[in-house]
Amino acid sequence: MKNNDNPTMKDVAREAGVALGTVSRVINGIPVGESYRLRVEEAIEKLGYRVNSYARGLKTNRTNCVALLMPSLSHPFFAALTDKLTACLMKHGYRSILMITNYDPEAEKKCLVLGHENKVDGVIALTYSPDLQPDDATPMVTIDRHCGDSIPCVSSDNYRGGEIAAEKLAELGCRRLLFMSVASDIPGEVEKRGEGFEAACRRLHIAYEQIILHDRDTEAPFYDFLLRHIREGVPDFDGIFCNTDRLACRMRDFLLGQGIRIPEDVQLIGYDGITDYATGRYTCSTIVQPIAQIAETAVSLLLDTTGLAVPTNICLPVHYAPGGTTRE
Amino acid sequence: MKNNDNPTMKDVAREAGVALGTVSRVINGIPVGESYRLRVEEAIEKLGYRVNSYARGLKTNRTNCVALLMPSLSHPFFAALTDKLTACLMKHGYRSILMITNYDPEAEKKCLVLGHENKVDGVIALTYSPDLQPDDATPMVTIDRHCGDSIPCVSSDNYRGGEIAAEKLAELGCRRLLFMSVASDIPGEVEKRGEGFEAACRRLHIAYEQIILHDRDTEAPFYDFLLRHIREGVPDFDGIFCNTDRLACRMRDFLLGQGIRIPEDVQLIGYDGITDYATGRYTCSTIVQPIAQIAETAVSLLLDTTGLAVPTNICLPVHYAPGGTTRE
DNA sequence: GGCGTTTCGTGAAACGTTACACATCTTCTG
DNA sequence: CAGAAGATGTGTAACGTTTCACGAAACGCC
Repeated sequence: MKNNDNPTMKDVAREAGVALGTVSRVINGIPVGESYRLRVEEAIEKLGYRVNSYARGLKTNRTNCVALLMPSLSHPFFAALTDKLTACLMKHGYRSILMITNYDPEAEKKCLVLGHENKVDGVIALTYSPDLQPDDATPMVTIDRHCGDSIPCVSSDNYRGGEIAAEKLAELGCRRLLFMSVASDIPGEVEKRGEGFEAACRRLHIAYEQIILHDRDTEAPFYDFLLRHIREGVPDFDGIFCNTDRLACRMRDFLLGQGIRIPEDVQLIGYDGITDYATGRYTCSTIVQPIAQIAETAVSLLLDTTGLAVPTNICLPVHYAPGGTTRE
Repeated sequence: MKNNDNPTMKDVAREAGVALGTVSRVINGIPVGESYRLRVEEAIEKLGYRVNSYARGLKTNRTNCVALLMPSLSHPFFAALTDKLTACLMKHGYRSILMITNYDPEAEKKCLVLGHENKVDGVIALTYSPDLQPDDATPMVTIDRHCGDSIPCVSSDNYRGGEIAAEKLAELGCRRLLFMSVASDIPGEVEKRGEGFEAACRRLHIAYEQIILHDRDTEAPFYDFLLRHIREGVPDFDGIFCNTDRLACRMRDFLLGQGIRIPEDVQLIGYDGITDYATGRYTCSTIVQPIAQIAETAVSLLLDTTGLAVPTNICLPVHYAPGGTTRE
C-alpha cells in the first residue's frame, strides 16, 4: 500500500554525524550548540525527515489528537461547531478525530472506546446520553449537556435566549405567540429555550401556544399545525419562535408560500445564528449563539485540564439579531 | 493530564499464564487453542485491557486513520459529504482525521504534511488546488477535482446535471433562463454544471443569461441583479438554475418575499439534493447528487488501492427531483 | 590551579505492540 | 514404528521515538 523508506531520526543522526539524542533535542527545541543544531537541521532538510507521531505517541503517551463526538453533521449547528472546533484545535497543534454518533448513546460509548484505543488526549462531546462517562481517565468536555459534576460543560444561555425571543416579539407588538421546537427525548440545555420563552410570556402576560416534536426526521406535523391555524390567509399567531434557524427558515419559506408576509403579518425568530439561514439580507431574525466562542471555550477548558482544577460549567451569553426585510 | 496505569498485553499474558505472542494472536484472530483463547479472553475482560493503537501503528505502519481534507463545513454539501465519509470509514474500521483548509491551497499542503506525520493510511481531499500531490506515497483520492493522472477522482456528472436542469426548465415551459453560480477561481468539476447548462440551452434554442460570482462570502450582487431584472413585480426570467441548493433556497426566499410566485411565475432549480433545502414538502427542485454514493466510492477507491491498480476516475449519475409546492 | 558548577552531547533503555525463528507436541504416512 | 509434516505455543528482536544517567568540556571562584 505504501513504499516505506521514510528516513528516521537515526538516519538524520548518521547524516549529521551526531548522536540520536541530539537530533531529538533539536526537534523538540531543547537548547543545543549552534553548530550542532545547524548540522542537524541541514540533515533533516536534506533527507526530508518527518517525525513519526506514532513512535512519539507510544513513548510520550500524548498524541495531540482530540476526539470530536457529534450526533450528525447534517444539522448546520453541528457542522458549524465542528468547523470551529477543528480550526481551533488545529491552531493549538491538535488534530481532531471526528466521530459521528447518530444521536445514539450506544454509538457514543463505542466511540469513547475507540478514542481510548486511539489514545486521544481528550474528548469534546455533543452527547445525547444523560450520563456519558469517559472510558478511562481521558479528559472530556461536553457541549450543551451536563453529564455529571466531574465533567465540565460549555453551553450558551439557552434559558435567557428563550426569554429574549419572547421579549423581542412582545416589543415588536406581538400578542399571540407560538413556540415551535424539535426536542430531544432526554432534555438537555437546549430544551431550556422553551422554559425561558414560557417564563417570559407568563411574566409579560402574553398568550402563547407551543408545538414540540420529538422526531428529528419530519417536519410535516409543523406544516399541518400551521395550516390548521391559518384561516382565510390570516394566521392565529402574530409571532413565532422556532428553536433552530433551520426550522425557522423552513417555516418562513412555507408561510411566504402561503402568501403570509414576514414580518408584516407574522414576526419570526429562529435560534442559533447560522449565517446560512439568518443574520443576512433577506434572512430570519434569530437568537445568536456565539459558536466560535463556544468552540474556543470548550477547547481551552479541555487543554487546560490539569487534573487539579475544579471542573467548571461555562454558560456564554446570546444576543438577538434582526433579520433582513423581505421587501425592498 | 492522565493517570496511566492501563494494562498492557504483558499484563494480560501474566494474568492468563501464557506467552505474549499468544495474547497477540488471540487479539488478532489468529487460530489459538480453545483453552488458551478462553484464558486470554478472560484475562482481557478482567483487566479491562485495550489495545494501544500507537504501539500497533508503530510496529505495523498501518494506523486505520484517514485524513479528510475539507475546505469548510459551513457549506451543507461539504458537511453532508463529511458526515457520509466519516460514517463509511467507521464502518470499514477506519477513523477520520478532519482537516479544514478554508479553500486555501497552502493550508491544504500543510494538512498533507500533518497527515504524513500522523501516518494516515490515506487521504480523501476536496481540494481547491489544481495539482495537490500527496506528501509521500500515501494513497489519495480527490472529490470533484482532477489532480493529475496518478490520483483517482470521484465526482458526479456535473455536465449532465447542468444539461438536465436546462432540459427540465425547457420542459416546464420556460423560455428565458438564468444561471446563477458561485464559482471557484480554478475551474473544477463543479464548474461543468454551467457548461452543460449552456450547451443544452443552445441546443434547445433557449435564451439564457448568467451571473457568476467568485466571492463566496456575499450574495448581495445576486440580489441586486435580480432587483434590476424585476419590473413591476414581473421578473425578466421564467426559469432560474442555481448551482447549489443553498443559493437556490436564498433566491427563492428572496423572490417569494418580492411577491413572485414559485413555481407559477418563475421555475427554480437548485443543485446538490441537500435534504435541508430540497426534496421535501415546500422545498426547491434540485439536481440530486448521490452524496452517500460519492462517499462510498471514494472510500472504496481509497481502501482498495493496491499500488498496482490503475487509478480510475469515477463519474456518478445525477437526477432531477421536483420540489414541493409553495401553496396548498 | 584545583574544585565545584554548569552546559551540552552521548548512548542505551524504555514505550506496547507485531512478526518471526524456534521448540514442542501431534498426527499422518509408507 | 521411524521420520516427515503439520499444529500450536514461546521468546525475542524490531518499529522510531523520548528520556535519563553519565561523561566531557568549559567556566568561574577563592
